[in-house]
Amino acid sequence: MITTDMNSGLTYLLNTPLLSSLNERERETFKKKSHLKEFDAGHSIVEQGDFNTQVFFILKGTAHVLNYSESGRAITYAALTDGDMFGEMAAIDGLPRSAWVCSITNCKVIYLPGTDFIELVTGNPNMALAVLKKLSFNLRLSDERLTDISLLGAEQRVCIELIRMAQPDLANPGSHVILEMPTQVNLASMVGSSRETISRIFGRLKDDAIITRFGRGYRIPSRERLKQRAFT
Amino acid sequence: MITTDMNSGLTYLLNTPLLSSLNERERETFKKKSHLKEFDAGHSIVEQGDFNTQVFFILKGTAHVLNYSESGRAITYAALTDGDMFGEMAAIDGLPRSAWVCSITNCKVIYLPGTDFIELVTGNPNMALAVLKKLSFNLRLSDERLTDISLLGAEQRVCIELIRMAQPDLANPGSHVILEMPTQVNLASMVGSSRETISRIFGRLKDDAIITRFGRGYRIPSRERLKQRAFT
DNA sequence: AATGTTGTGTGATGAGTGTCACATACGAAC
DNA sequence: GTTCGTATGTGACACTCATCACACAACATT
Repeated sequence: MITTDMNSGLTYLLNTPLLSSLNERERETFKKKSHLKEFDAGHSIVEQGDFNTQVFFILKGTAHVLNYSESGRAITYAALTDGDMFGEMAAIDGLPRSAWVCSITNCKVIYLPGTDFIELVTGNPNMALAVLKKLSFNLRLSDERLTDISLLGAEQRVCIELIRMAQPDLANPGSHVILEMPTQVNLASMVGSSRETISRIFGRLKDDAIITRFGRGYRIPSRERLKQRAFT
Repeated sequence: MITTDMNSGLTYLLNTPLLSSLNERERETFKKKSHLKEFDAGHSIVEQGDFNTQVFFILKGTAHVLNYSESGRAITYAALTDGDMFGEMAAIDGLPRSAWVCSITNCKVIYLPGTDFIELVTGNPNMALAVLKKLSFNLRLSDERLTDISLLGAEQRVCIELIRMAQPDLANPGSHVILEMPTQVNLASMVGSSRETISRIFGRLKDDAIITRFGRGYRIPSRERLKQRAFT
């Protein structure tokens, strides 16, 4: 059973933009060198400060990249889901892990030793370019968050995050939905705020009908009004 | 005169960790394709939103990477100096410039068209690795700032920034110095705070003799005490 | 039903710090 | 010297928001 999971997972991964540039031989070495592992919700897949260098690929599930302060407050850098890669920085520079990666739901991941990953990158210019693009993307995102957090208020940051998460509502053209809204605790750590503040902001947004409950998620009747609220 | 500047600058750059892996032929194309340009203090070398893709290398001078909010407040991501590269993200992903880069002092820079840069990267695995390392480094730094700014107070952030800038005092073993302290306005935008707050924090640090004036810079008698202050 | 667990709503309070206002200090140019 | 521009010190004030505290709601477990 596990092997079939592994195989279907590998074919899925190898068609991902990141790995699609690999040729047949490289695909074979990827398959040979990689391993499958499963994590229940609430476990750490990578621990900050560790010195290992495996590179991970999520087959199924969602995991958060985060850090804690001594006081216990958390900040999450990214929410990862199916097809996402993480852990490449340690493989590239050999430095200790810069953050925790924790499984939010049950997670199936495939991991590859750092040295093998580097061989793939140095052996295939297109693969190198793909990884460069991924790091660029992350860096742009990180810088954007940095400006948001230091220049905007909590409500604006929440609105921006909601805009990022909103997806078109297929059944209802024009409106958008967020089907899997993170808990307020998680959202707070994403936008660098407190749980209570998130609750109050949601209250205000609901009062003004900018968001409305929708099953276990939320509906955004007018993305424009949300945008306007974000940039006031 | 300019050509000699250009030549000495190029030999300097090509011995930099980033470019040292280039072979003779690649060095020649670098020399052929690159141009020299000089900026007076206070000019923008790169403008946010622009669609060009040149990659820049600083020969001499310091420049800041920064962004503004609509209200005019600034946040600076990085302070660049001799030998530093910038502008590689746009070359890699083709997206618009993510930030301004402004010359703080007079700056001599060498720039290379984005396509030529990409050719160097894809043609030389070690060069690719060097750029990957650079992006990783930037990403680690950016994430670190993100945690700092959302989890720590202004005084702690200032102390951490001072620690980053401090260099061993050669004349006075044990103590450290910061010879070229940025103005309070610049420091404020580096740590995400206001000029007045920086002034008050400096006042407190001076009161407690954690920093003392030293010519046009500052001396840090005990780096340990500064560290302690940063992580309280 | 009783009980726990987890997520959420909401009031009161105070610390931190951004903003405005103005004073002072320093260096450059004349 | 005088004057100007830029950098810095400092008081007053308002406002955001983290924190503490507790109540309620949803859902699972027994």
